[in-house]
Amino acid sequence: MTESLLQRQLESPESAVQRFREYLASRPKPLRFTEAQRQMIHFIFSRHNHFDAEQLCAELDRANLNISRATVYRTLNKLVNAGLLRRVQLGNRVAYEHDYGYPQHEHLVCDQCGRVIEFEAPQLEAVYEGVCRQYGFQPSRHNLVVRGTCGDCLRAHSAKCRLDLILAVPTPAG
Amino acid sequence: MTESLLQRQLESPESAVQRFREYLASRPKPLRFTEAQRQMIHFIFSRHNHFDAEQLCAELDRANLNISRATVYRTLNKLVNAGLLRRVQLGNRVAYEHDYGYPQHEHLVCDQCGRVIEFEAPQLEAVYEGVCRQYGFQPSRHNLVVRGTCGDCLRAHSAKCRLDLILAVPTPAG
DNA sequence: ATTCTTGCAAAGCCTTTGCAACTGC
DNA sequence: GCAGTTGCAAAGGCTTTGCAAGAAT
Repeated sequence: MTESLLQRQLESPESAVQRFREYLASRPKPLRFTEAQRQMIHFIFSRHNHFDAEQLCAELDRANLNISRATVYRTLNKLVNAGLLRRVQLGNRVAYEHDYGYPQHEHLVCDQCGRVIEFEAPQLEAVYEGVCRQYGFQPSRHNLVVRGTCGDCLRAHSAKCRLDLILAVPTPAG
Repeated sequence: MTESLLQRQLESPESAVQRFREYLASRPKPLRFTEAQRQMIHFIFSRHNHFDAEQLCAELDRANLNISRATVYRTLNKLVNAGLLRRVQLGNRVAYEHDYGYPQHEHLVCDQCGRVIEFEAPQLEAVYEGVCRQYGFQPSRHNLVVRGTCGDCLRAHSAKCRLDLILAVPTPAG
């Protein structure tokens, strides 16, 4: 479902755990590290790239990790605050993706099949830098989503069109 | 709440109504044009720029236009399908904005006060054109949202910081 | 007359929250 | 043992939907 042009710095589940514990400890009121959190981080950082809360719950269930929906949501929020996950809006759906050790990137989203393609666009900041200066606006992050139809779906569609033509306009011999 | 750099082609409520009727009539099963729809279009195209469904309901109420929430949602969907409104994701909130007769544009969104600044970025397509070609992806539309802090909030914040300093470190004379 | 639209209330979906029991530190 | 975490179930937003009554063509 997800493809990437990016040179991925592989993030081990253990280093993600490590970083999460540092985040928890660094809070004004230190937070606690629990078994449920450890399991979620291991699961997320050894498998997924893009996923939503619903998917994650289902897959955790399938893996026989009994973590309640509430805890999944609470932990996802903490992981976002810790900078381990990034919350992105892909079309209508909210997805989470690895953030820690992963470069800023943008998304192509196929409206037909939901496929997500990531790409880097270093020139993008230049596109909005001018307006920001003009308005004294201090940008903190951006999100570019390009929607459309992926190559596979285009091919499938044109194949279907050819077929429709054949069925609709039988040859004189037919 | 909304500012714009754009040269707005003023769209009269009447021409929006006109175009909506054409859309309704052009459907395989023609749809009907109603008083509630006319009132909503007049309201939207004589006032708002960005708004969400909730705001619109409240303002319609205030204007003594008694249109139910369900009808507001149903009509908004039709207006989007008709190409009169565009649905945009601004941060966490879904907003609607005029589409018909309004150029493609991007958004700066202030995380503090919600202010929205629109700008045009003709160079933006070039940013993703290459990846699309590479993947055989056919782009249909894009959405760039830059979040951060607007000039006013920056000033308010630095003023507050100065104040905090004064309060926290009283002068020897204080 | 037919069929779409409306309003209402109910349900859906996703996410958060109150509370009592539990557990990390 | 204190304070944060969990699970549950309930409640919260926001949006859609089933249905009977009303309106547009």
